Amino acid sequence: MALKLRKKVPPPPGCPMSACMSLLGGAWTPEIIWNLSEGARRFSELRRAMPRISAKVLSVRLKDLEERGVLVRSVLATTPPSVDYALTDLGEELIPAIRAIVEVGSKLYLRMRAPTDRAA
Amino acid sequence: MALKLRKKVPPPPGCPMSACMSLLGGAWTPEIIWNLSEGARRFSELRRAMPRISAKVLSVRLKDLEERGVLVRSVLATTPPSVDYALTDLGEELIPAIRAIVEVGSKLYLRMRAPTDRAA
DNA sequence: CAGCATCCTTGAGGATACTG
DNA sequence: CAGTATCCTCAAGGATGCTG
Repeated sequence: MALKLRKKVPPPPGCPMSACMSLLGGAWTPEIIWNLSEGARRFSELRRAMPRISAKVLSVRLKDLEERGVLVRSVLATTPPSVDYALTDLGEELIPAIRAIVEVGSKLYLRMRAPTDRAA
Repeated sequence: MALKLRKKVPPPPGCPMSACMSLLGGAWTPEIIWNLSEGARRFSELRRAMPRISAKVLSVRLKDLEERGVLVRSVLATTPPSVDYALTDLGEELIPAIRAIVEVGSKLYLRMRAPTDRAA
């Protein structure tokens, strides 16, 4: 297995927030979903889209996301085996959340490197 | 210092998403912001709201969030020193994102314990 | 009350190599 | 192509104790 929760159970167990963060909290996870939001992708396509992710991690993430019903894995029984991953209905529902994260992230990002004087 | 990014720089540097996830990704961070969303809170109030968080972690998180402009720290120079934390404008902007996370998290949570097949 | 210093554990995530 | 197996690193986060 790969991951369930971040570590033990930091936030209160039974908290939906933890459930989601344990999902989105994983490194690369938002990126993966984001890439999938533009349409189904194959393993190598994802790797090319995210050159810095290792095969193992991508594999683990993908499997985890599949088990959670966020995406579906379709094996195309072609001569060179190809597999593509696509968001499920549930996966699609994550998009708005990720979008929100990206948007707020942009603001954070700007503040981080913009000399916006400290006002407190 | 406490934390900048999850570890090295998993997702592509310069990505707003990473900026946000490095913030929300920290254990307890969403919880903290969530609690603050209901109004300013003092250190001990936050601790009581989240009994399982250690003082250190709360402290680290709070300082980090302050440095990032997500919240402001106000020291009340009373006899028993009291400090309260309140979300900044930027912090407030995180609420929708967290709300989205919570909502999707609920769905995930339901699916986690009520998969297609249900036993017991 | 608020919060910092210290030490330790843990496991996520990366690198590398091998396989069907 | 699409993984899986193995090993290793490292820093996030928890526990404890002390201070202003």
